[in-house]
Amino acid sequence: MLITSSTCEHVHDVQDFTPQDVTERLKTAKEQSCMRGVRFTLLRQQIYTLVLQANKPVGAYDLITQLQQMRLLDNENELTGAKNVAPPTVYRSLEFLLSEGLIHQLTSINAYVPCCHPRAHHTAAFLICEQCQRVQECSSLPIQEMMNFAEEDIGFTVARSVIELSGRCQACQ
Amino acid sequence: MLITSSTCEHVHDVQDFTPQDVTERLKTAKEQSCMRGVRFTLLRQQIYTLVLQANKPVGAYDLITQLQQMRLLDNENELTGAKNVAPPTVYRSLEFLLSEGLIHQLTSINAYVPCCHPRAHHTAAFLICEQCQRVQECSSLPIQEMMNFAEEDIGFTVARSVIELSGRCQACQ
DNA sequence: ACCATTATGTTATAGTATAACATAATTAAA
DNA sequence: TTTAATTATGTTATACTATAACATAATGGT
Repeated sequence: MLITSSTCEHVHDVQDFTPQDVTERLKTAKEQSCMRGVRFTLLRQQIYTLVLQANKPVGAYDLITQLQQMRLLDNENELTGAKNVAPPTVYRSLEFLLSEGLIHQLTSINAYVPCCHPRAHHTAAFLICEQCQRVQECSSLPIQEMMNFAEEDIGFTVARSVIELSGRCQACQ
Repeated sequence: MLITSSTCEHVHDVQDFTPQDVTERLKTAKEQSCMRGVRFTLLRQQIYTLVLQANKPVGAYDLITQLQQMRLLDNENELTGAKNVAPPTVYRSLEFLLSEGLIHQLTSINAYVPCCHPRAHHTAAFLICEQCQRVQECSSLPIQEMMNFAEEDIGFTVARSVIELSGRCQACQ
């Protein structure tokens, strides 16, 4: 399903989704949303799809542009729906996708990537390649150790984490 | 000199500087700048001082406001210097202070704190208390392990790191 | 069919940061 | 010590990111 660029189990590329992968992700997300009693609306599906299809982290305003174009194309055939896409439209959907654990926010570059293994809220680190723009999500031991260190040794209760390392991935060395 | 809130050696509060501490920091910074052949100008000193004196992370626009007020007061006596403080003025000085390792940027909250142990570029994690606004800087083992993991196990060369954990510090539990 | 809830549209604006160019201050060289 | 080169700051404008506030529409339960 997902191509991993490392032998390490808990490190995943968050890009390179095939069209099949995208379809599968959408289906799974629909099911899980249904079970959780939340609405996985068309808009949210569209934005999730755009994030999945991108081969690099996407910014909110990139999504606005893309969504705008989609709507213009649709209207040529159907003349339905709104024409303008304003920031709140995508920010709200992004917030939904974040809360459902379907995507992650990369705070250091103001962009969003799919979660490589959607599930309940979890801590992860991200390796952001400045050359090829690819991102690896990493939830393995050292991250957990760091969280334990904060919680146990320092007595700090972590509510939210931003762990983002920028540099060069193995392939780009 | 610095009050550490933990028994751990490599964890430091980055606030609670006494006026004496501030003076000492400024003196050290001047000396080091001189040695490095860079100019620790009045503006840079002022902004560094404001960051040191704050008891919480300060935003760029906070600094603009404070600097503006300082200049207005000065002009009542002297009528010298510029009256307006525009963003580039403080952003450039912040960049200088960052490059000299005198301050750190907290990307997740768009703010700046003094470096607890100014020295050449180093990786650190930050524990940001959402209750009392205090920040602890942490350069101890688990952070190093995580960097090693990225570099050695994944083959990712880290150029820049953002490691920021928000939550509640021990004192605020 | 009605109401309550949730989602989206819409307008405006807040907050953060940088580009581009002009002026001033400092340093080094002639 | 004037000149030229470099570095720093001032200034104007604007780009980029994100949210507040309120109106309208869609959905789900009674």
